[in-house]
Amino acid sequence: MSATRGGSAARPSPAAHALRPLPREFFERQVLVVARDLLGRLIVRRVGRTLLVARIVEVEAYGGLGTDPSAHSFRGETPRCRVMFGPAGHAYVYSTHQGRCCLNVSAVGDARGQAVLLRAAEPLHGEQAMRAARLAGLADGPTRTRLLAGRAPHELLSGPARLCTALGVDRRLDGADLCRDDGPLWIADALSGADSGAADGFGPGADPGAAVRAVWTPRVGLNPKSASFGWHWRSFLADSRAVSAPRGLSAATRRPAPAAIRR
DNA sequence: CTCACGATCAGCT
DNA sequence: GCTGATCGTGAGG
Repeated sequence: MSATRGGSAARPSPAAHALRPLPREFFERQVLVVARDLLGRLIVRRVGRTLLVARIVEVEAYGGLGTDPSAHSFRGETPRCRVMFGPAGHAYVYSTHQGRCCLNVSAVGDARGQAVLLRAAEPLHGEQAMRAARLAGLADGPTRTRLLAGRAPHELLSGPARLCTALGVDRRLDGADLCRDDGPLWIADALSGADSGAADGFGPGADPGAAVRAVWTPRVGLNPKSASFGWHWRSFLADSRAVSAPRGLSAATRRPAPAAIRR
């Protein structure tokens, strides 16, 4: 097996200072604002001595108790969604079909059960480890062939469960504090060459999403006739290839940011 | 690239 | 029991 394209083996480790965790206050804002500002940020996973780093390109906001029928927290706290009701900036990891997991970040912290689902990311560092993690659970088929050949890096984390598989995130990380860099998982500023002033006060790579085109659509997997389908609470970077498959929602339903959080 | 299909199970009522 | 905040496959542009 040889490194073909990309040359990721030669990629230097990200500078430690650039991987500083975002502060708690980042997550203690309106859930749509947190969702918007997570685009372009980095998700950092520590596995032993290795750091895996990926750039977040797609998110969904989930309102909470009594307000958002498609949120796990809609009917109140249960053992599964307990973290959604706790302090902001913690990982809510739940399992779906076939042993797959999805990763959310608790937001606001007002005990109303609000969170942001991380739906897709682009590998920045540790791509080979992510590829290996995806391959581990893949039967023979076109997808395995593509990944084995070292192709399609944009498919490695292009979906909420793929993202978890590639980063080795499972229910054992449920409740992890995402604001500390001595743990297994955190969210960091974007790597930025420019030390331009922070537009939103959250670090040197502040507001990375503002520099790129973010669009909003209905959330994936909802019944189109449900009321909340009209809420455009999914956001992604329009120019990223790593956005998850239901781009179909994009063409007809893309919108600018909801008025409530537009600047 | 897009679409439809269904495997398979935790979590909830 | 019933229900998905999904994914990989396979067919068709």
